[in-house]
Amino acid sequence: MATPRKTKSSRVTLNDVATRAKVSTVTASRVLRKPEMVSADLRARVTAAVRELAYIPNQLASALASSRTGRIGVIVPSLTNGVFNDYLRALHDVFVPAGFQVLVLNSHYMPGREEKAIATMLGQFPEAIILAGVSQTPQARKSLKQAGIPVVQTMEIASKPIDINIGMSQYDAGYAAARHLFELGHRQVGQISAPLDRRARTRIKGYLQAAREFEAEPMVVSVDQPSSVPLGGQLLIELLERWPPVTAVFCGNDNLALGALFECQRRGIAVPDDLSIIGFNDLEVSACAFPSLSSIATPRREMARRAAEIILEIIRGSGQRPKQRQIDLGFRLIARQSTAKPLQVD
Amino acid sequence: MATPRKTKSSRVTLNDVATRAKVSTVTASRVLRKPEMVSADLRARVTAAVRELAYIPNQLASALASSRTGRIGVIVPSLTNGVFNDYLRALHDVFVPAGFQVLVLNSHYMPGREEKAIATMLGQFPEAIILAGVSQTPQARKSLKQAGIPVVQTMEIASKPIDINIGMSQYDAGYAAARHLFELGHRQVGQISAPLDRRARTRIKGYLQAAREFEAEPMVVSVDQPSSVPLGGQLLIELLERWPPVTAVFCGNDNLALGALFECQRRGIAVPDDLSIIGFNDLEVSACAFPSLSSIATPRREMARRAAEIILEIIRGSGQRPKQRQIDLGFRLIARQSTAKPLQVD
DNA sequence: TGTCCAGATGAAAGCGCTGTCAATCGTGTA
DNA sequence: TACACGATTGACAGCGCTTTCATCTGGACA
Repeated sequence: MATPRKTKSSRVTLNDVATRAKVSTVTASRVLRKPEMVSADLRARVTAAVRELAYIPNQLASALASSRTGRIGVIVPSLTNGVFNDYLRALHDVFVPAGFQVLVLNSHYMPGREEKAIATMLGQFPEAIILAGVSQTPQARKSLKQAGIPVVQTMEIASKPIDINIGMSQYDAGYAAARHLFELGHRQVGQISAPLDRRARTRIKGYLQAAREFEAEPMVVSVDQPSSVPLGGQLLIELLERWPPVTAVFCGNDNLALGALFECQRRGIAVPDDLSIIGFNDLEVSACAFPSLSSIATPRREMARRAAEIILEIIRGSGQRPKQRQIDLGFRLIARQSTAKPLQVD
Repeated sequence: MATPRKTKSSRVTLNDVATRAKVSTVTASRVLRKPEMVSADLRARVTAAVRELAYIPNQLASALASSRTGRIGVIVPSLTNGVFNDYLRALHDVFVPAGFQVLVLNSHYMPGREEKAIATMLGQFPEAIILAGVSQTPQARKSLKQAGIPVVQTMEIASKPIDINIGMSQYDAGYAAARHLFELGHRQVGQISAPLDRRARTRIKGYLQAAREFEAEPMVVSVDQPSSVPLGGQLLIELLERWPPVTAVFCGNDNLALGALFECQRRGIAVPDDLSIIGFNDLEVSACAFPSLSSIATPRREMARRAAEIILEIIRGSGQRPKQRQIDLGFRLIARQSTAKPLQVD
């Protein structure tokens, strides 16, 4: 045959191990999963055979037979955004020691792709799914419910959680960032963001509310592109062109804030004297920039950790959901050097 | 039974679809995989049944039966480093459209964890493995060879490739970065890096060679910590304390360079007038920093893309390896504002 | 009109593992 | 000495899918 199939013999199976150890397949299987059920004698023989044959268990077969895949599905909207690095790391830190594997899919901030990612994920039969965000398509919500596994929505508070929800109010956080600038005395406060991210849009609403309260003109500049450091510079330029008197800017996230800061340096705009800048998320770089960037610290690691812990509890506790199915973890305003009172309060 | 097993009925199987469409399981299977083999009539019936039942194929069973998992295993040493974002994205861009799934594991720059990651990966039976780096443990090399799947080592040139190798010379690149500074006239050239990364260590060797050629004193400061922006600042402080006359610094990567830049701004050290800075990797942020950061542009996207393409060729071409099993993709020196001639050539 | 063949369909046999339950063994008890 | 019991061990039947190969069509062709 020209068919390039793997030769059977190349793969060492549990059966090969069993044969070599002169035990049944079941016993060999048990040595690997529940060694205490097997006598020391046989256990030693099997262990030796495993080593000698360099046996690697076929997780596919194992998962199929036991209907336990040991997988947790995670869907995030971006991998470049530092936020999700922290988030994913926190998930790994809980799941990996617990013997689970974390499968990550990227939705690129597009609801359509998220729906597809959820379908793909479900085809892998994960034992639980964690979503960054709460705005799934109706179709996706339906599939998720139908899957009958724990589903945790994170990063925001959902009005109608699918199952479990651990988040924070993006609206309140956006409001808090804007309010910080208004309270310092700024009245010409701009907002720049990359609103592909729905959460960034929610934060803008918080900003708009603050502007309303302080009777300030809303000045929003945004462009439907993935957020990045250079983009922050571009958006700042546009903001300054459209509203030259602006004295403060709330950036949709810290990358944009960093780009805006660099652009200020390039143009000789003093931060915070000529322009106050506040970002969002409090990435590691924000604290060490010069001037250090004010930001809103989001509990992304805590959200991930809590989500993971709750899932483990549910899986181990035969599907029982915790009493509290929705948790708000809040946020913190971190005021640093990049925000200050405006020089002249005109 | 108290056993919390999934109820059989909850999962829709291919069999259910077939029954509903009044065809055999095989036909249903074919409609999903090779629709052109099935008549339009039956195809329509099966498609309808799939939709009505919201059938999700069980990839586990599929993979087990066909011994084609549709998975590509990738092991990278870090996810926080922007380099690997670009790298992974490039891999996705080739593999996902080709119908493959990319599984990523993180070795955290530790050979031991890489070995473990490779074992874990092999248990998933990927159809190929891509490694970022060439320094696998002997045990890992053995398992990889034994797996009988395409293995591509990337990011560096290997002296003894396991299978395929697509890389660049980290030594030459380090040398080029250092030489750039020496050629500008600097003689007090420092080097800072986080040498958990073996490649960073290789670059240091390139730097040392350049220092030797220009008869300059080597000034290396490093600390075994994961690289980060803040760390760049700390290392710069240490460098300046140990060698105050330093007029230029080669940073092990762009994050360190950025941290060093911020630290200079904080201390009123003018870049490049008082201190020239060159980074490594040419991350997106480097071009838009102020002053913009000189760097070495590494072909990480190209390495990933080539690796992916070669793998697809091998898989589709019944395992035939290409003629050229080792490719050097080179690098480029990008001189920007952060490097210039020293003010006084003492 | 009969033969042959390509195309379409289905039956059966696993892929490598685990869950279930029956069989076996040695030991303590009556 | 007979019997029960817990601890080990193994035989068997799938998990849900694909592969292989046999079967069955309906023309094309002689």
